[in-house]
Amino acid sequence: MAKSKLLKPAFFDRSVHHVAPELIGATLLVDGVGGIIVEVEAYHHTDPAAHSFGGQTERNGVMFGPPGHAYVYRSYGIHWCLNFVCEPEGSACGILIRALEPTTGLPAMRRRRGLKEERLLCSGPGRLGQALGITRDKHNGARLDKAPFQVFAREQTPIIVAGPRIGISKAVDLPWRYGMKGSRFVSKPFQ
DNA sequence: TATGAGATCAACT
DNA sequence: GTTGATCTCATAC
Repeated sequence: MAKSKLLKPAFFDRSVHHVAPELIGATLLVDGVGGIIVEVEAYHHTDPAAHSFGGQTERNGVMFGPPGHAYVYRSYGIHWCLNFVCEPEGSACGILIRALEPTTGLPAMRRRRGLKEERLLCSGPGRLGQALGITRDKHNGARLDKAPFQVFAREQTPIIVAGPRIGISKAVDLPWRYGMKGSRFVSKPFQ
């Protein structure tokens, strides 16, 4: 594997709209298993679709903490979804990691997902959480630059596409979903 | 290919 | 009691 730079909390201590597109093409590993980030969504605390919009609660507490940490929540009672906390502490902004192109630890991901099809291992926030073994107990509030997380800066700048977010009922028109152009691993094609 | 229901639970009203 | 930042499978075209 090529030598890559580990992203530090300072990388995340900026506007989600700067950080989110820069995450496309970065590499995310959890316990050495993961791949290249190809799809994310930005959530801002002024955004009605964000969990932090209504103020701090027990569930979204880590979104109000310092940047560069993981926010994990249960979706539809079934799935664990992974977010990166961004912007200065108290801003309560985050980025939902929606899809990876699997590159490392394929056998572990296939075992957790019960699937062979590589394209479906991490193409969606719930699938990604399952493939990486994400749980709230183990990962909520954990630092992204410490074990078991590793987030590496991308080495080349991919072509980024943006569009409306998915699966929400508020602020549906905001084009805050970012993806890698032409990737087969996004959860839904961009226009 | 497209649509619809079921799974399953914690936060919130 | 209702509602999700979802996924899968079944059934219908």
